[in-house]
Amino acid sequence: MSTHRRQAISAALQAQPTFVSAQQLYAELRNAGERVGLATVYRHLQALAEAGQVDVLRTDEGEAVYRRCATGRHHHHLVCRSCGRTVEVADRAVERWADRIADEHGFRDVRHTVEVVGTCSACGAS
Amino acid sequence: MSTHRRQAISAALQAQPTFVSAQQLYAELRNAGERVGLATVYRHLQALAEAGQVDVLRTDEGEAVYRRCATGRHHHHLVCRSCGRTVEVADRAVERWADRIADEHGFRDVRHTVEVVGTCSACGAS
DNA sequence: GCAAGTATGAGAATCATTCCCGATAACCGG
DNA sequence: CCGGTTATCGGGAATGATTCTCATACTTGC
Ligand SMILES: [Zn+2]
Ligand SMILES: [Zn+2]
Ligand SMILES: [Zn+2]
Ligand SMILES: [Zn+2]
Repeated sequence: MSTHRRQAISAALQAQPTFVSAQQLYAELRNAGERVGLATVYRHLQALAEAGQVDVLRTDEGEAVYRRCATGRHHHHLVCRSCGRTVEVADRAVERWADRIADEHGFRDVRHTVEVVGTCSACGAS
Repeated sequence: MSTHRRQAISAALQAQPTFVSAQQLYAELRNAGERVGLATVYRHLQALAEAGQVDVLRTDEGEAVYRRCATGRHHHHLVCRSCGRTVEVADRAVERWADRIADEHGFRDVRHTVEVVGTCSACGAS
């Protein structure tokens, strides 16, 4: 149905350079003057995630963070633990690996989670 | 120092066939007659995790689940979404993949998360 | 504009996890 | 074995993210 709030949230997410939590996005929307409720942010973020339009993952502390990715296709992330810079990685090699492993053990309908974190060249003050 | 509680918790975890949450382990310990506090279960689980003696991962709902694995070496898991059966997978291929990807983008000190879930042959009522 | 059906927002309710702090138990030199 | 010292416990309060509830504010089709 209507999409005023939805658009605002979707746009705000679009503008984020890194993964953000629902709380962060909520704070930014409020600062930007949007009169939006926290529940609504959660609702739309979930909807977008289910629709496959945003990627979700969890920080080590268990907080869910969201990001609108450049491509709608399946991919993984390489994230800088310091600045949050994120590189989207679409590489069939890891997909094949997951399928092979599952196959070897007789598992069906496999789904995988693969994330890589490190320190990017800009942050690595080696 | 004291190790009564620590042992009990460690042993209880050992006895689990699948990943369990702190809450579940707490419940089992109480049922087994152990007079233990929830905070203590969390404390030791974290300690064990930091010591690398147990693996931790998060369910889709964000709950942390723990498991004492057969090997102390780095490995990944193939988990049945239905019965929880877990296969420990130690395969250098995915390690190499992660390192290569990180390298290609100039990331250092990389760490990765790789989990695979599916339906095992016993549960797959195809 | 109107009725019917959503979406929304404020605040309460949940729930895992963490904090706090007095009580308890392990250690240790004597 | 004893008292003093110190690390660990347990229980209940505190936290913080996420979800629920429900009265109210939009949308949409007419
Ligand atoms: Zn960086
Ligand atoms: Zn993949
Ligand atoms: Zn199974
Ligand atoms: Zn690995």
